[in-house]
Amino acid sequence: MKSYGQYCPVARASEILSQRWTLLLLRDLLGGIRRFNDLRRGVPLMSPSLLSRRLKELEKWGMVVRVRDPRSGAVEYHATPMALELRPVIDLLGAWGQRWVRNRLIDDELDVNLLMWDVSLRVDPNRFGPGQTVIGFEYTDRPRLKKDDWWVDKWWLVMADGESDLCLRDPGFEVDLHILTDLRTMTKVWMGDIPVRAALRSGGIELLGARALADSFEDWLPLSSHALHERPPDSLNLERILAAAQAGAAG
Amino acid sequence: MKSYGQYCPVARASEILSQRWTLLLLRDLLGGIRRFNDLRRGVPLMSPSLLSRRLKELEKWGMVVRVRDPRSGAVEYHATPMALELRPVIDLLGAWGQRWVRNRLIDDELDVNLLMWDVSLRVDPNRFGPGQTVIGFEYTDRPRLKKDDWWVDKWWLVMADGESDLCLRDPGFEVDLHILTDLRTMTKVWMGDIPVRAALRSGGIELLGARALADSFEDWLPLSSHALHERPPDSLNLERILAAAQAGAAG
DNA sequence: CAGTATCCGATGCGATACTG
DNA sequence: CAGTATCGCATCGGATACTG
Repeated sequence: MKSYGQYCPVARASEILSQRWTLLLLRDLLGGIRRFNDLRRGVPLMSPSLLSRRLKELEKWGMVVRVRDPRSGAVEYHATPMALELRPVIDLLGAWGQRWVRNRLIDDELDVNLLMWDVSLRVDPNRFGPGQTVIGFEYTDRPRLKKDDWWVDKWWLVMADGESDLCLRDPGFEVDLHILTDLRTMTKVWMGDIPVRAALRSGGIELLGARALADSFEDWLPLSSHALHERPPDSLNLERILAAAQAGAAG
Repeated sequence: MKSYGQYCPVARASEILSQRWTLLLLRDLLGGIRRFNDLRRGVPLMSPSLLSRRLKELEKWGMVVRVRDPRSGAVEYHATPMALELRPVIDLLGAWGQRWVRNRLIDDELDVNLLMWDVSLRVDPNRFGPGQTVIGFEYTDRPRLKKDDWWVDKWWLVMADGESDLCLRDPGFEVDLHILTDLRTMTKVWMGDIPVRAALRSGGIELLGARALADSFEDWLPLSSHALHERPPDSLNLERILAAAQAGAAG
């Protein structure tokens, strides 16, 4: 990618950050994701070779250090201070996107794997008391088929010892709470476009199982970190502004 | 450009903003630049056809409205609220770039036209009292040649009636203050990498002409809006961190 | 001044397969 | 699990010339 040829720091920053996928990788790295294959889960449409290249570039820029965990010997990518200081930028960018590009929830952007991965990362496993808690997710809009070795419509969230694990196959444990929903509804709830209560009332989300878990559902179900951002007030609606301007010019 | 396929607002924002040149255009649009050819000056390496395309895309996204000035009939591009709300993002991005990507001032990024354009945009023409004030810039590191119809090493900044004009040809007015400098020094001063006083003392900038203007030079010379951002403290220097970690591991 | 039309080249990137 | 190697296409974008 050719340089912008400008001393302006906005240009310099853009040269690094405007590379395809780079901001999404930083989003995940700042979220504490460190393993190659975990990073892959966050950008499923990115090829592994390109991911590898991007990580090398980030390392070259000094935003990532590749370290080997002395215990497990596993490779890990850690965000450096240079990357960590992008947090406000990325947060604001997300807030802006949520505010102004939220209007439509495009079908191409619905991704049940991504959603469940996000949920598993944000759920707080310590809210469930001691012992093990298993939540089963079932997407009623997906076929009840097994593909390879797992169901395409079922996920299990296993919480124990302060950790949460997302399982694609039946872990064999008893399920404490079943959640029945469809991908669009669950994604909208996750993004704050539908209140949890409304989804429960309308039947977009159904809960079966332990009463205590179901009753506290609204409390322990995590939402996207962007769920609470507000839409722009209607007074800033562009069509409105233009219409008003035209009416003013005419009158 | 293919979609990231993610409902995440960071991804959605990136799809729009990570297009090549787009952030730089928004930088200028938020800076109040509205005319096509003025926008061109801010991105001299961008082809006009691509600029045209990007402006259409911004319009499609609702970040720009193309309007015709009722008086002059000239075409203007105005930032919408959607674009204006990117200001904190772009400011933070610039601050981050200034902080972390400042180390080198690459020769390819030195651009005297860009620099003089920036200066002319940021200088406050009201600081010079009534009547007209003319500042002449002369870059001693450039050849004293005429190219086409203008000198390649000379610029004139004409301030009058609360406006400032950048001239490439000798406007014919008497010059109140001559500034002799070289591009690298002037750019470094502009970016806050050299204090004005230091440049004056070392002779990197020489002033000839009206005593009052020369004495107040430090006051009226504008600097880049990023000039005051701080470098990261040495404690965050990556090489230092790694060296310390290694020393710790060894010991 | 404010763009548009056309062309073509570089290369970014995706797909797939493969490896220690 | 953590990547690498290879291939080839699509397309982005730069250059140039032209227009009302």
